[in-house]
Amino acid sequence: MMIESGTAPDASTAGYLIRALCRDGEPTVAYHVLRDVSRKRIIPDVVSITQLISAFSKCGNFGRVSEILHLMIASGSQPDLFTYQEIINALCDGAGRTAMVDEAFRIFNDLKLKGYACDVVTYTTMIDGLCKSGRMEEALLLWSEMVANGIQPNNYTYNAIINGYCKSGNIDHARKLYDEMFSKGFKESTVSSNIMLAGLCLHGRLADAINLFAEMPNKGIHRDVITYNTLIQCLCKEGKTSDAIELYSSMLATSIRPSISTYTPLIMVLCEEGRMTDATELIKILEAQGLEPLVCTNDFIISGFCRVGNAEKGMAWLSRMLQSNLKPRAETMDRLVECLCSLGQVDCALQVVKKMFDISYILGSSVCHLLISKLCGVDSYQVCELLDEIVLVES
DNA sequence: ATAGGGTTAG
Repeated sequence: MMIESGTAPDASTAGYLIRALCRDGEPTVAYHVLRDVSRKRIIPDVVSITQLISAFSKCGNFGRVSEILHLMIASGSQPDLFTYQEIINALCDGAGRTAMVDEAFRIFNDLKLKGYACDVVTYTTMIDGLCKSGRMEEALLLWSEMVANGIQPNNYTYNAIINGYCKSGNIDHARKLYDEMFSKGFKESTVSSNIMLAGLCLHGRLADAINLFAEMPNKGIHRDVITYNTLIQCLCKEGKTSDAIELYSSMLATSIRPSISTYTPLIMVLCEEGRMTDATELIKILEAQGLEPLVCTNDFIISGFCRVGNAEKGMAWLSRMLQSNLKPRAETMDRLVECLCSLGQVDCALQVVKKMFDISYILGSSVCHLLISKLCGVDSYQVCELLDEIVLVES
């Protein structure tokens, strides 16, 4: 706009515009501004370009990130520690993406070679990324390196390592560091408590988890939605359904609003227990709160209805799923076919099979046997093998 | 003149 109106923008105006566009969730427009002004040899400040890099990093568009980095360097501007920090952080984000953590680690090590003085935030980010991808040994090495460089771990660093120990199964080490953290003067917080709570839950230490939860207010630590969700999920997992529901009720009495992760484990366990009225009631409640069930919640519901022999409701939910373009799990479809067969509704079962083929699923072999035997009333082994071949050829 | 960063569940 500035360019079209004939007014020559200066670097600070361009920088301001880029930051504003990033803040308003328009990184692509901001990127075009950067491109336009850089052609006129106008280079916005590092902070603004970093915001832009951060925006593309957060949405995983690393191709664009690398392009902007090259543009920066070519125009004689140096990315700073914050710039790389944002990229490393985004690369470490997302649990299962090991390859990305490798890339983050490569950039991190490169930074040191280039002479950047990594600070406690850079180290903590990298330590956290390594911990989250299960690379505890490397994380601990970084911890030592950091201390050797005269940088003291802070509460973030402790939390990252404690979380890593919790997730990798070394809950006693986690506990030891937890206490060490407080002895160094860092205060127990909602986050540190939530990490420990999740660790205890993960290792089935329900009594300890409940105790920690109960002690939080006594220690003046505020409980948040994650605190509640963690314990609710744990209670559900341990089969303490009524305790989980009670905790959910007590949560409603606070100012903390439930999230979808509050409901997902509750609905799952209710479905497993065949309490379909309660389960569907919760769905209504969460939808009334403007929340959307996870895809897997629909699967739980369908399987739940099958468990109680209500194939009709199961079919209805399946249609609803397919209409919303949601893909059910193969097991869910198998389950429904099984349920329909056992009720003698072979025609309905065949309808489901047809829908499965439509979304390119392959029938599980046990369900295949069942279906054929219902259709033919004979032992189906041979026929089923034949059908398997037909499906393979078709797909 | 100033602008920016890292942690917890699913």
